[in-house]
Amino acid sequence: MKKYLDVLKTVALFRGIEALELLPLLSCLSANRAHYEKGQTIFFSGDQIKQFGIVLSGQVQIVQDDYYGNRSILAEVSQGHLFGESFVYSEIKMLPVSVITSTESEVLFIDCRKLAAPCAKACDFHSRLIQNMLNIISMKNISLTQKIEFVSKRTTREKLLAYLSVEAKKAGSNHFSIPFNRQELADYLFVERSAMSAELSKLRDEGVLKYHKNQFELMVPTC
Amino acid sequence: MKKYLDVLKTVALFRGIEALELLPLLSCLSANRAHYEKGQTIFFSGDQIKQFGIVLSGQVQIVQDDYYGNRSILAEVSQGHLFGESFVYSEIKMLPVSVITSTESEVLFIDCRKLAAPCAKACDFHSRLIQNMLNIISMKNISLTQKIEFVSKRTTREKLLAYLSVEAKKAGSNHFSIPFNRQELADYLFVERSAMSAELSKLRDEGVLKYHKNQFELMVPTC
DNA sequence: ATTAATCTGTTGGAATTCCAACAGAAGGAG
DNA sequence: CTCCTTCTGTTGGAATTCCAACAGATTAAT
Repeated sequence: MKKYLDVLKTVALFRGIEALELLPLLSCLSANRAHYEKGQTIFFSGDQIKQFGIVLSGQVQIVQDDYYGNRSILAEVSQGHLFGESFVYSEIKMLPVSVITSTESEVLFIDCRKLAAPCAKACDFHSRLIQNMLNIISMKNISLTQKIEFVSKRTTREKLLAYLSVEAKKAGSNHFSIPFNRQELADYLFVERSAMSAELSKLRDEGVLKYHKNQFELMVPTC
Repeated sequence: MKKYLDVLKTVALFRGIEALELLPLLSCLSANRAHYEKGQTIFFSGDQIKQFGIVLSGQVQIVQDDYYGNRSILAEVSQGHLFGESFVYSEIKMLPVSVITSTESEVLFIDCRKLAAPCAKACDFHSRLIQNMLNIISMKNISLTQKIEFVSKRTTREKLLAYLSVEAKKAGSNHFSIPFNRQELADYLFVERSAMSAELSKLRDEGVLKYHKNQFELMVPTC
């Protein structure tokens, strides 16, 4: 497990916990590790799970199969990130998704009940862990809500402006950069890259905004 | 406060806690109540909040104003439900939304730090409350993820089939009912009601499904 | 039973997106 | 520098959605 200390230090769930304290903590949590080949299934749709996972190496995907057998990828989870935590804490009886490895992977499992329960050694990491867990799930919540707000707009133009508005607000300036290239932004907003590019040009021509690469500037609205 | 006991009993955050224990618990949490007229602002965009709210009566809206001053409603929160909890636990410095009352309302505020901290009287409700809070936020998380999966589809037909697929799976049968009428379903999927109705008819004509009102039946795929 | 209100399905034209293909720009590797 | 790859913008036609309006069906109210 020591070989993964560098990864564990970056895991949001362990934020505020010293590297030296990590290994004892993991044993207190009865964390157990597993190795998977590429394409193996970690959790099966329909399972009831009590443990969430942490990707120590490799990458896993959250996938969903529809009534007709078509599989879609809901999320990709990379090194240092959690998966399954929302399903565990929502206490659903049947997992509506499957979790599979997209590469050879090493995964750490932690039982959600161990996280809350004050342990025999009365170690006081538990409240820290709970806070971190609430933090992780809440932040995901906010970004999901935000994304839904964007994609609720009916046209590419509206989606773009909604997104750029929020980015400007976040940056606290009408001049800001975004963390996506065109293709990634189009994927994020669920629109065509080509149509989006065209719309961006149009917005530029209309004087609504300026841009260069991933640097954007929203013009002041002339009411 | 006693007059709101009936509401408090239905609040998911207090699940598993006896009615008799509620009032002492609230005082332990230093919960405080406030009254608002219709249209008043409870939280302002830009605020840093440490308290989340519970709607005791009336209704509040989570709204977001874009760069151009256009306001959109992200959510409506009705009696017995929480608001602001994701923002509180995500520990963001500036609230990206405002919370306003859409009717005259009575709101209960609870400080997130009181929820975790074991109190002087060592009351053991805290771990229950934390579990409930994790449960609430996780469930919202799952439904948001699910919704994003639906609206990620590009056409009305695909959105419908993705949604109905999941409903069928949830019901454990290809015959099931949905909790929406046509307009509500269209709003949920971010499509036109009329276009959706047309698409439903088409799917019926093609033999993909049958329906009557909010009762649906997915035909077995003939591969 | 009659009226009113709501829900649902249909349709035609306008607007928009999607798709595929191409071309210029930018950047990296050899 | 040249080649190659990736990123970005453009364009035209096909497909889809949106919008508005209307009509039948259902439900609720009087």
